[in-house]
Amino acid sequence: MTAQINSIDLGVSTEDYLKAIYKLEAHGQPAQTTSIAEALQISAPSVSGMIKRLSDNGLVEHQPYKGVHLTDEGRRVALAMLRRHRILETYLMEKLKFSWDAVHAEAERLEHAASDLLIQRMALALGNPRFDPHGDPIPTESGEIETPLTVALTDVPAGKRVVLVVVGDQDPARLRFIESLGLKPGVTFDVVSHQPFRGPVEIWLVADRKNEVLGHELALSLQCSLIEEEA
Amino acid sequence: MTAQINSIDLGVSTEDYLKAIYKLEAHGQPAQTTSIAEALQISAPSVSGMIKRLSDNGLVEHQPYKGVHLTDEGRRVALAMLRRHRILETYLMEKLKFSWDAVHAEAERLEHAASDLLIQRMALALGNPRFDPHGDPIPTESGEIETPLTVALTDVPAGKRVVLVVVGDQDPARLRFIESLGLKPGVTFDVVSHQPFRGPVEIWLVADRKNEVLGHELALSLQCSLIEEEA
DNA sequence: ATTATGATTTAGTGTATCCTAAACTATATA
DNA sequence: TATATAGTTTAGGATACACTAAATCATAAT
Ligand SMILES: [Mn+2]
Ligand SMILES: [Mn+2]
Ligand SMILES: [Mn+2]
Ligand SMILES: [Mn+2]
Repeated sequence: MTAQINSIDLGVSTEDYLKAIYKLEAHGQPAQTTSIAEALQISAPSVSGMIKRLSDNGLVEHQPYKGVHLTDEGRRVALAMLRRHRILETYLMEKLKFSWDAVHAEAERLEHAASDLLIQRMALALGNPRFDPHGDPIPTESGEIETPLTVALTDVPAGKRVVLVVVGDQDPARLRFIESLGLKPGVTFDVVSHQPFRGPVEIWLVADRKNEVLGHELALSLQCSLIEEEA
Repeated sequence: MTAQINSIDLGVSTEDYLKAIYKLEAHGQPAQTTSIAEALQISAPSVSGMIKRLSDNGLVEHQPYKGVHLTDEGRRVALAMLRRHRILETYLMEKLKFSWDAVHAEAERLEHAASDLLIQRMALALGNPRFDPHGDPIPTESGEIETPLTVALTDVPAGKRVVLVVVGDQDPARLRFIESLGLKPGVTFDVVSHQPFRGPVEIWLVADRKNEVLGHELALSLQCSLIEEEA
C-alpha cells in the first residue's frame, strides 16, 4: 500500500498511463495498446496488463482488441496530472531559470511527488498561467482546459500568415533546434512554400525578417493558428 | 530497471533507508534492525530484507545480529539526500510560503524526484543556506556537513543561558506547539529549573520576557548550545 | 550453566510493474 | 472465402518492496 499524498494518488506508472491515454484521445486517435506502448516506451504486453489494472480500478473502459476510453474519474486524474506537469514546467522556467528543453524531464518526475498545495502555491507565484512554455494549455484546478484551434504547419497553405501556438515538449534536441531558428510560441511567420513528397516547408519570420526552411517532420509537430490577412 | 535521474538513483525506499541509517550513526547509536524499523515505520523482517539488498549493492556493511555501517558510497548517497531534503524544506518555506510544520512531508517525497540541477538552482536562489528551517545543517554539494556541538535541553543545568539550535522536523503538531511558545532555532533563553523524575523544564525567554514550562519529552528533542555567561 | 527475553533472520506471501515468447484475433488482400 | 499480417492478449518469469508467522541467536538474569 502506497502512502496517499492527496485525494488522488495512484502511483507513478498509473498516472503516466492516464496522461498518455488522455493525449491520444485528445488527438482524436483511439487509445490502442500499441499507441500507448509507443508513447510510454513500454512493451505492448505490459500495456495490456496495465490496462487490465486501470480497468479494474474504474479509470478506463476497455474494449478488447479495440482500445480504451477514460472514465470520468480517469479523465479527472489525467487533467490533474497535466496541470501539475505544466505548472511545474512553467515554474522551473520562470523561477528557476531552467531552459525550455530541460523542464519536461524534470516535471515528468516531480508531477508524481508534488502535493496539490505545492502546485497551487507555484501557480499562484506565477499568476495562474494559462499556457506552459511549449504553448500547451494548463487545466484549471477544477479540470477545465481550453484547446485553441490549431493546424499543423504542414497543413497551412502557402501564402498564409500564422502564429506559432504549440511545440511538442518531449525532445530536448528538437526544442534547442527550434529555438535556434527563432521559433517559439507566439512568433508570427508566413508560409512561403511547401515542397511535395513530405518535403521541407519554407517560412518567412516576420519579426526577424528572415527565411528558414523546416523539414517535414519538424513542421508536422508545430501547431499554428491562422491570422486574418491584413487589408 | 528504474530510469536513472542523476549519477546516483536508487529508488525511494533505498534512499530513505540510507538517510535513516546515517542519522542513527550520527547520533552515535549503532544502526540496528529494530531502530531502522522504528525510524521508518516498517516491520523488522522487511528491514532485514532491505539490509540484504543494501549490502549486496555495497551501500552498507552488515554484521548479522549486530547492525549496519554505511560504506563510503552509502554515506555519499545519504548526505546527498540530506542536502536535497533540507534545501527543499528551506526553499518551500522561503519561496513558497509553506509553514515550517508542512515542509518535511513535502520534502520527504520531492527529495527522490528532484535532479541535482534543481537542487543546485534552489540552493542558489536561497543564497546557499547552511541550515534548514529546523536548524539542521545542510551538507555541501561535495558532502561536507558541519555538526554544531549541542546539548539536549534536558541536559542543560539550571541557571544556564542557551540558544536553541535544532528542533526535530518530523511531527507537525509538535512544531506548531513549539512555535506557539515563541521557540525556534536562534531564540535565546535561560534554563530556570528542572523537575526530577523526567518532569518539566522551566525556561525564561529572554526576548519575549516570559516564562514557559516544557514537558520532559519535548525538552529532550530540543538541541541547544550554551552561551558564555555575561560579566 | 541454564533459561527467559528480546532482537534478528528465515520462510512464505502479496502487490505493482516490467519483460519475452507464444497464442490468438481482426482485417485486408488475394 | 482463405490466408497473411499486424495488433493484442495470455503465459510465464523477474525485481523491488512490503507483510506475518516461525525459527534462530545473543545475552542477561537466575
Ligand atoms: Mn511522469
Ligand atoms: Mn510542456
Ligand atoms: Mn523520502
Ligand atoms: Mn528539516
